[in-house]
Amino acid sequence: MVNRRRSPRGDAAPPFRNDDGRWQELLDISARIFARKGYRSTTLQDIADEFGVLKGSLYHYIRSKDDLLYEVVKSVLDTGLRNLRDHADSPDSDVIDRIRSVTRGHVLYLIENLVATTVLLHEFDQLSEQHQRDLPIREYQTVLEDLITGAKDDSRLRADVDPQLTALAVLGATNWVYRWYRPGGSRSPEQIADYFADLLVGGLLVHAEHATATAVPSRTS
Amino acid sequence: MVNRRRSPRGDAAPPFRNDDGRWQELLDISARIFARKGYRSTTLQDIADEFGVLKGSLYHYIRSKDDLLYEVVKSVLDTGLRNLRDHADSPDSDVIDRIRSVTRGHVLYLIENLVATTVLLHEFDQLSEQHQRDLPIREYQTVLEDLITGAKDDSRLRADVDPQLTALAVLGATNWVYRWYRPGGSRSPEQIADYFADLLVGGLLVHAEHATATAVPSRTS
Amino acid sequence: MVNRRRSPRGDAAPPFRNDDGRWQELLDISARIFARKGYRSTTLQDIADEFGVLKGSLYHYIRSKDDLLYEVVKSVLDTGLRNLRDHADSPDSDVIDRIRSVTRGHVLYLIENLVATTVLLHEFDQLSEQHQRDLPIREYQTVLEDLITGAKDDSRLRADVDPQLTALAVLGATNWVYRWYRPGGSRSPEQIADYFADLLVGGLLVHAEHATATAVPSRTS
Amino acid sequence: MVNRRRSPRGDAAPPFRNDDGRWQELLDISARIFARKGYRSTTLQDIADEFGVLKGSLYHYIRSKDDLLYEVVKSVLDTGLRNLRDHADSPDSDVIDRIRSVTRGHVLYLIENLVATTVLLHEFDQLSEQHQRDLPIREYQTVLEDLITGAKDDSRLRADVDPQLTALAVLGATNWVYRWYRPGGSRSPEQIADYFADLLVGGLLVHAEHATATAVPSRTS
DNA sequence: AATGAATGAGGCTTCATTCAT
DNA sequence: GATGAATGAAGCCTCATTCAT
Repeated sequence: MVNRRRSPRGDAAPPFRNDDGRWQELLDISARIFARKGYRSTTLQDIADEFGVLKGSLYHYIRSKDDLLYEVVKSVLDTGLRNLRDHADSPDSDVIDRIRSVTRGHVLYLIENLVATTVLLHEFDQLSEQHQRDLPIREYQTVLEDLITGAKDDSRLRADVDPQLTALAVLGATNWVYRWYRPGGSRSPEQIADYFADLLVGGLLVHAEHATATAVPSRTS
Repeated sequence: MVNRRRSPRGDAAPPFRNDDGRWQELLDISARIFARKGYRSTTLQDIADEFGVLKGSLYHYIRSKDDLLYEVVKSVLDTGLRNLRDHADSPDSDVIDRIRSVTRGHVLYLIENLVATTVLLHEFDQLSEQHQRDLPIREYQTVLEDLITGAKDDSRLRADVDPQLTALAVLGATNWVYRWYRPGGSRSPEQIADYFADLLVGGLLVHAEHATATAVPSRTS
Repeated sequence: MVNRRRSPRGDAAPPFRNDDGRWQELLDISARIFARKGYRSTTLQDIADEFGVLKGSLYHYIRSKDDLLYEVVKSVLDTGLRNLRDHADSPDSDVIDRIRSVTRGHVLYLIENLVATTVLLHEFDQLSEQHQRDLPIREYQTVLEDLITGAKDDSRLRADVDPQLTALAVLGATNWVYRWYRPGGSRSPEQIADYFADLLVGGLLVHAEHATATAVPSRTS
Repeated sequence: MVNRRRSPRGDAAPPFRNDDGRWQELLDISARIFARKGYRSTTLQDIADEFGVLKGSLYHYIRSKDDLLYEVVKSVLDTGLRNLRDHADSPDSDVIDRIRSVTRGHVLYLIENLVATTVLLHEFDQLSEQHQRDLPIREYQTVLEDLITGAKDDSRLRADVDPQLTALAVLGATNWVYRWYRPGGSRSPEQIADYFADLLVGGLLVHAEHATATAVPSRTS
């Protein structure tokens, strides 16, 4: 996603290197190992081994280990947030559909970027304070809250809907996916995404309105 | 909770001592620091400092750092599971109420034991493989799945309810609480617990049946 | 000299260890190697080897390499300054004698503490800025300047004496000793000290007054 | 000064180039950084940054870092020694005047070449042993000693003058200048040079002969 | 129970140097 | 002449753990 290459030294970054592929490769490898072992339990040796260089050579690409984590995490966060906003802002669609769409979209994005998302969601606290401040992670919640708050006028929504708690519940259910989803499992990403969206909107019980509410394109389950 | 004292070295002759307060104190301190900084970023020095002994002296209480994590995590897991089962098994109550009750109970338990739960949920992977195997963490999911599976006969439940995905959604929404709940926030534990239970059962939309479904004691919102 | 022992961690220093000799030994060894190879060219490995421990074990005694340099240098500086002031302030002696005495005393002190003085004089700039600020190295010059300034009333002194340049000349000639003095050389410390004092006060040329000026106890040359 | 260009690799065929300006520039930059941070604390990266090339490219100019230090230091040493000898040997002038002149000349040279001199005086020990042997640094002392020894016949000189200690005192006072002189200070190079020469010859005290002794051109103080 | 010293392994990072392009 | 990637060695520092007292 992000292929702006940073020079390891100083701010006077040489604009572009010819083989940015190598940088992407490093990010991918790092993300994979961070996701598997955890940031703190990953050594630069681990990464260097897989990258095929000596560990000191990594410093041609990175400024520090913390910085590497930041780069891994920054790209998924940015794109993920854009993804979320795209679904939330879609101006022509019904507000309930947008809530459903945001939920679905978030789950799908998360699964498509499972490795990097895992790192983002699990290792965010390990970033330096400065790097944490540089990342708008609170925006995830805000986007959802705003969407739900904007929907409260809609009479189809329960009157006692709490945008904040709802946002947190949705984020919990969806983010948690990184803890259990494994490719090749019995449920496809789309099944999961749809099911979560339905559950959020309709709950577990049978309702008269349910049929209507689920009249959304591309539903699978 | 669990205050069976283990002997630090060798498996023989656990010296059951009466000053178990010191052992509990160590567990509490460790949990707090693990929760704040993460297991890998916590040093035994950190813990020893707060416990008021020198680093080496900790080995009068623990066998290893990994072991300490295990002890911290074991007690919340055991008690948490018992709590979950108590709510799930309550034989005299309606199955829908039990689903609601499990959800509520889990949230409340989690918040009441926020520190240790945080460690359990965030650092489980850092345990040695052996210790991971010793802990029945999958049971959480199983308890929920079984409860929902058992309720599928009930005609009030949507026919397409997926016990596994539902369990995972509920666990996600509730477990995630450790990531954002802070004492003194604007919502009380009970508000949160009730809201999550209602959301799961009823979804976001207004329904005719809603009035019935919410006939649960102590609802707040 | 300084045997206040610092604990490597935090400010809550355990007051005194029973074997402070080991700490002094470390300071001596460090000073010797710093003097021989230079601070930057000395590795903690070098020091640990001679101290007889693994390099990581040094951190039971020091907080950092920079800190070690500071400790080495702090004691000679403090004592050296006190030495200088003792000679400069001696209230009952003639001002000219005091100038001579300061010069002699400084040379003798420097030779007696050749190793540590070498480190102080050669490696001061390598200290962290904070540590540099903590050391009153400018005081050396000030003590001398003040002494000479105070002597300007005395009619025996040339009218055009410049306290600042004189202080710098004296400090240069004397401090430089660390660059060439080696024990067992052809001149004794006392000879050197006396000669430098005489040269400063009397210059190279024969003078009528010279005989008087050299009427100082313990002259050797 | 010395701008014989050496070939970077192998001793064969030094390619005398006409764009020696670049080589001089490199020497100047290196000297400046060596003087500021110390040889060991200077990285080739530091130098390359200021020189405007990448680190590796420096090896088109130098054989090694040690070699670079050698080149920086060699030129000031050679020229400085020639300067010293010129003042010492001036055949038509009085021997006392020559002593004064050598002192003055050395101070002035040192200040005029402050940066490179600093490196020479402070970093000489960091040179490889071979390079140290290649540089006739002991000659400084020898020139002075010889001059004073040659003057001992002169009845104006004190009978107990010690050529070696005197040479070392003079070199100390003058060389030390690199430790405190900063352009734009309150004393001009000439003032300093004259003052030091006078102090050496005449000392601090008032003497009858003083008037004669100071009959030297361009005296300032 | 506790101390204080030490170990041993390893972690992150730096840096002079090389080399194919 | 210059680049950019890499090497290899080493440097400082950390930390779980051990052990004699």
